[in-house]
Order: sequence, then C-alpha cells, then structure tokens
Amino acid sequence: MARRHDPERRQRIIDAAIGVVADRGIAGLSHRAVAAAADVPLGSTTYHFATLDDLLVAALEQVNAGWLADFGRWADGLDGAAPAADDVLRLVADTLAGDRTRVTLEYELYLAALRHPRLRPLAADCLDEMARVLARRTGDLPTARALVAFSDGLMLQHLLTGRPFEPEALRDGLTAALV
Amino acid sequence: MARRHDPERRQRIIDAAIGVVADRGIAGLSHRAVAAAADVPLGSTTYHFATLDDLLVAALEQVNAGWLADFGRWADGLDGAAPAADDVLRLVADTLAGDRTRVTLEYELYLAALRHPRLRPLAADCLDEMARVLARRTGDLPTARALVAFSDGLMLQHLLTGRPFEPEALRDGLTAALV
DNA sequence: CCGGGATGTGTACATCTGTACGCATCGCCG
DNA sequence: CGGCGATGCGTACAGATGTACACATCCCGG
Repeated sequence: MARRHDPERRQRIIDAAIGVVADRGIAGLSHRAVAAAADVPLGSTTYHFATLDDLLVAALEQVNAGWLADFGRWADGLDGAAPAADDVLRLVADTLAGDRTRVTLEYELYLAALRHPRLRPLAADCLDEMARVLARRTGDLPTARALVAFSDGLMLQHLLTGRPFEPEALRDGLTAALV
Repeated sequence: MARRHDPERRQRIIDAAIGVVADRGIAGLSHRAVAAAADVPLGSTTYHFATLDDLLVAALEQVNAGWLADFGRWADGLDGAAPAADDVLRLVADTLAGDRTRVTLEYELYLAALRHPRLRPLAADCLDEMARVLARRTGDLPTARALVAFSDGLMLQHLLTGRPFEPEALRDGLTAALV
C-alpha cells in the first residue's frame, strides 16, 4: 500500500481505540483491533502508541475531557433555584436516559483506574475537576464531593441493575437518612 | 505426578482465582495462572471451570457472599441511635481504613459486571441485597438505595484519589445540598 | 533545494492463551 | 465386589498478541 500522508492519524487512532473499548471492552483493546478500526496498518498504532497503556491513557484523557466539557456546560446552565441535590438528580436522570453505551464506556475506562496506575491520576483529576466545577454552584468543596460520590453511585447502581430511576424517592430517602 | 484425591479442589481453585485477580487484576486471570496459584495441573482448572467466564462467576459469587455476610453483621450491630447516613459514613470509613487490596478486589470484580453479561445479575443481586438489609434499619427501600449509592460513590472516590476520608464534612455537605 | 528527522509500512518472532482430548485413577452405588 | 461415572492429569494445537525492527517515504527548516 502506498504511504499516505495523514496528519490526523494520531487522533483517528485514539477515536478508534475508544470505539474498540465501546464495542468489546478494555479486554478487547489491542493494537491490531485499533489498527483495523482506524483503517491503518499495525505498525502505525505501535508507532504512535508504543504500548497498550499509552493507548489507554490517551483514550481516557479524551473521554474525560469530553465528559468534563459536558459537565461544565450543564453546571453553567444551573440557576441555583433548586437544592443542588435536585440538580444532580436531574443530571443523573438525563445521563441515564441518554446513550447508555457511552456512559458505560466512560465508566469502564474511568474505573479501570482502580487497577492501572497510569490511569489513576487521570481519574482522580477528573473527579477533582467535577467537584471544583460543582463547587461553583454549591459554594463549598465537601458538598460538591458528596454530590459527585452520590451521582457516581447512582449511575453505577442503575447501569448494573437496570432499575428505573426515581429521583423523588431518592431525594426523600436521602433526606430521611440524615435525621 | 500421581493423581491425588482432593475433594476441596474446586473450592481451592476459586480461592486461587480470587487471589490471581487480587494480584494481577481480571486482565491477568487465566486458567494457567489459577492452576499455578492453586498448585493443580491446567487440566484441573478447565475441568471444574470450562471457560474463564465460569471462573469469574464463581469468584464474584464468593466475594459477594463474603461481603454481604460482613455487611449483614455490621447492619445487625446498629442501634438506630444516629441517623442512618452517619452509620453508613462510619462503615465507609472503617472499610477504607481496612485492607484496601481487598476492597479494590471486590470493586474490580463487582464493576466488571458492567461489561460481563453473566456477572451483571450477580452484581445486581448484591446491590439489591445490600439495600434490603439496610432497609431493615432505615425502614424503607429508597432510603437504603440512596445510601448504598452514596457509599459506593464514596468508596470509589477515595480509592481513586487517595484523599483522606472526612465523614463530618461529607455529612454536612450532603445536608447542605438538600436545602 | 536538500538532508535529516518524523512518519508510515510490512513482517517476523517469541510468548501466552483457550480449549479439546485421550487416558489414568478413584469413589461409590448397586 | 465390580463397574461406571466423576475426577484428575498431561499434552497438543491453532490462534492472537505485544513488540521490535528494517526499510520506504515524506515534510520542513536551514
């Protein structure tokens, strides 16, 4: 095959890697699978990302950036009229009502940080950044962190069980748990 | 090698599989690694667990049962004097102060259910059972589910960031988020 | 305009993996 | 006590994978 000049290739490889993880999970991520998905030769994926870890890091960086951008836009749209917990419950509901494949992908990469040392700082930064952004709304960091934890737990719970999401019950439940 | 009669072998293989996941993660789980860890020949692991999925399922079943037993004992020890949220915060603090390797292992297997169809019902059952047990204390299921989500999110947040756990701040933050 | 470094390409190789299979050996039930 | 099904054991094989490497080609700065 003739060599083709392709300045966007590195980016396309990252996109392809994310697609592979979305389709087959992290376990299915391989240089060859990514090469096929990006329609580039094997040597090209290993040139831009010498190890699989490099590829994983790039994928999580991009996914995190995308999520944080969405999250920031959502936070900017808040008017502060309702309790912050209600805002977060609405975000969770909207996210779960959207593309679950994408949410699952985001959590799979994000939680892989539990095992992969090189992913951990990325996940931690993403968590911190979410808390910082949310703190612009709640006014303080601990409240924001509690809400981030709550929303993560809710997302996982509903992704795992498939149970319908009931914001009012959860809100009332949380209130009851605090007295 | 002479054949040895070994009625507990199946159980030892499961234990070894859990050990392998603890050491190398799910990605490192293989019939051969488990065989070596359990000190049995390769054919023995494939005889008792024909596919890797079978092994994963058995491992998660056992880990979940262990966690639910601990959780049940903890719940039985509650006196109902404090708000349920404070009880849960104490549980999270105690768990994070204990063996983090074990907690990480539990979450890794548990969250693998996001990807593995055969693990999903196990994880969902574990979540439901936790909520049921906790509901004996809170009186209603939605409150229990909210608390389970909160605790899962907190555990993950602290496992990922390594930040010190501050129950009072989180409790106050959650209260503030609801008004 | 030209040379060197960046980028692209194809292939090779050692390693690991899941799984199958044949045979050995044992426990237990009839 | 005999045999048969459960269990144990070793090996074989095809396929996938990470990674290295040699070589081709192109862009861009001097």
